[in-house]
Amino acid sequence: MEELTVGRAATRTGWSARMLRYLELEALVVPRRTESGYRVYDLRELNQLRALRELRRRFRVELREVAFAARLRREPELRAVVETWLAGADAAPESGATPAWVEWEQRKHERLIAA
Amino acid sequence: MEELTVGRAATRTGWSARMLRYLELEALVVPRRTESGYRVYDLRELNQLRALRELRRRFRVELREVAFAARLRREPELRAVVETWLAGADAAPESGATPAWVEWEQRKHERLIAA
DNA sequence: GCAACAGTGACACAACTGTGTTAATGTTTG
DNA sequence: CAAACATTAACACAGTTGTGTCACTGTTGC
Repeated sequence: MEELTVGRAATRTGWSARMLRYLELEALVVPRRTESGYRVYDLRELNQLRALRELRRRFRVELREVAFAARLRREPELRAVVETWLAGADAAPESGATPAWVEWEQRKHERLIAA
Repeated sequence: MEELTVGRAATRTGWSARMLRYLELEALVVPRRTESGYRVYDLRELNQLRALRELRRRFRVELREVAFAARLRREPELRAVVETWLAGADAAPESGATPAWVEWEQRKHERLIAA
């Protein structure tokens, strides 16, 4: 009893039908299909759609940024490398002579980045 | 003895000087400055630059995607909401009647998304 | 059976990203 | 002190994102 077609799902969630199709293309919200190919939005997808809207509104997040977060979740190796990079990037810059973290950094990156 | 100005840092890391300035603007690699305002790239920044290049090459990651990952790290609330969204988005769609996760989903989103 | 939907595909367009280049000015160095 | 760098600011430009609209065709509901 909560099976909406694209137009109704759109007005119900505040998107346009066009955008629902786009979100499917971007693999962000993928509805199932009827036999004849119509998109079917269940409660699950409606929730995703509303939540995604709030995400954008409250945090000014772009769709492709959410898509990238999804990619990070699907590709653990990528996630590891990105996190390593970020850790290196915001480690507080030391002032002491020959900070030990420098070589540590170097080896870490060599290990992780090595083809 | 590893204090390069922007031009040398560029040729040393495979970027253009222009791009090093852009990366600073985007807060991805921020060098310190001399008294007179010249950018100074130390080993730390050189490592970041090389690693960033490899990230892009190997995983086809965009700069702004890395910037977003950095933002996720800086804003834990945002990270929580995004992760919740993703979790809801790739929970395997059940086939049983009135899946329990639906209401769970709903309350979770209400809690997290509530203004 | 026809109006009101749905499907895909295409064209359009503003805004943004990433990048080069050029100009006008300041700094470092042989 | 002049050459070779650096600084910022601006203009330019192709590619991408997000979005609307329009055309043509297929499906559904009354």
